[in-house]
Amino acid sequence: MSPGHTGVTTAGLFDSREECGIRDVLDRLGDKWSVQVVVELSRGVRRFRELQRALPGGISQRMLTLTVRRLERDGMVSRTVHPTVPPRVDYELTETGRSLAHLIRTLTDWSLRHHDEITDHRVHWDAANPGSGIR
Amino acid sequence: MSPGHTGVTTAGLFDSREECGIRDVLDRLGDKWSVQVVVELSRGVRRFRELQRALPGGISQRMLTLTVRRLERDGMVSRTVHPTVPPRVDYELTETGRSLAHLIRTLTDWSLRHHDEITDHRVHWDAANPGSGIR
DNA sequence: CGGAATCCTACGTGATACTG
DNA sequence: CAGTATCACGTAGGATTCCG
Repeated sequence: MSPGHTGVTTAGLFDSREECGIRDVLDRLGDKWSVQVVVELSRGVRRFRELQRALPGGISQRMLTLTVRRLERDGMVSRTVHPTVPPRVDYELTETGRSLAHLIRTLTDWSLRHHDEITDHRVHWDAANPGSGIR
Repeated sequence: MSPGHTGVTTAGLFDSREECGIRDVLDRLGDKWSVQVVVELSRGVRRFRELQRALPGGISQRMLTLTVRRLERDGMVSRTVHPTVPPRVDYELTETGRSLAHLIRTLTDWSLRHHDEITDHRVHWDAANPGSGIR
């Protein structure tokens, strides 16, 4: 092992080309709102408007509907309609959804640990590569 | 605790509204190629064309350039230019990049564990919600 | 070989209006 | 309240061409 190496190897980390089914999960993590919705629902049951108001940045009705529908379709969120007037709809994480919340926690932990490092590196890289257009 | 509960709680999993710096990382994980590039580089040093041919699905030159540049900007990948003719450029994971590879391994593990479950749930949901347009 | 520059298209997202 | 329906827009990504 080379001098100064801290011991993080990745040699046999990924067996074969097994990235096939992973796209689905990464697409959800990558879209603009799913992670925030799961995080908010990890704090408890939420109604539609409740959820909307809780999300920082201000999600539109349309996008919140799309986001919770997709999460429901994947089995991460349960949707309970109360036949009252005015209507009341409760959203809650399923067992799988709670597992996803823990995965997201792992992600945020990693992000927090490396955030400053990444930001600093970007500043230096941008200074060394003026007008590259990369973002 | 309710009967039948398997013990996965998420009550105090996320302290406050700490999703601020996480967007950067999620954007990289969410785009189409970054994860595949990191996975391929976790197997060893790669040249530009080498990397391009290794990625299933066929990445364009443009997108490979953008992807490795962004990873380089974030400090995940090092880029070494050999001043020969024809030119030779080597890409390699940095220490932080190898840490990211391990995080991605955690993601793929979770995906593989829940892939069948998610797929099955989608089939049933699509059958129960015909013509919803949700994907 | 390893790009950069340009053009083009599809899709995710936002804003607004309407409904049961 | 909890949506649905439409339109409008920006940008990620693909295809192509040219360069050192």
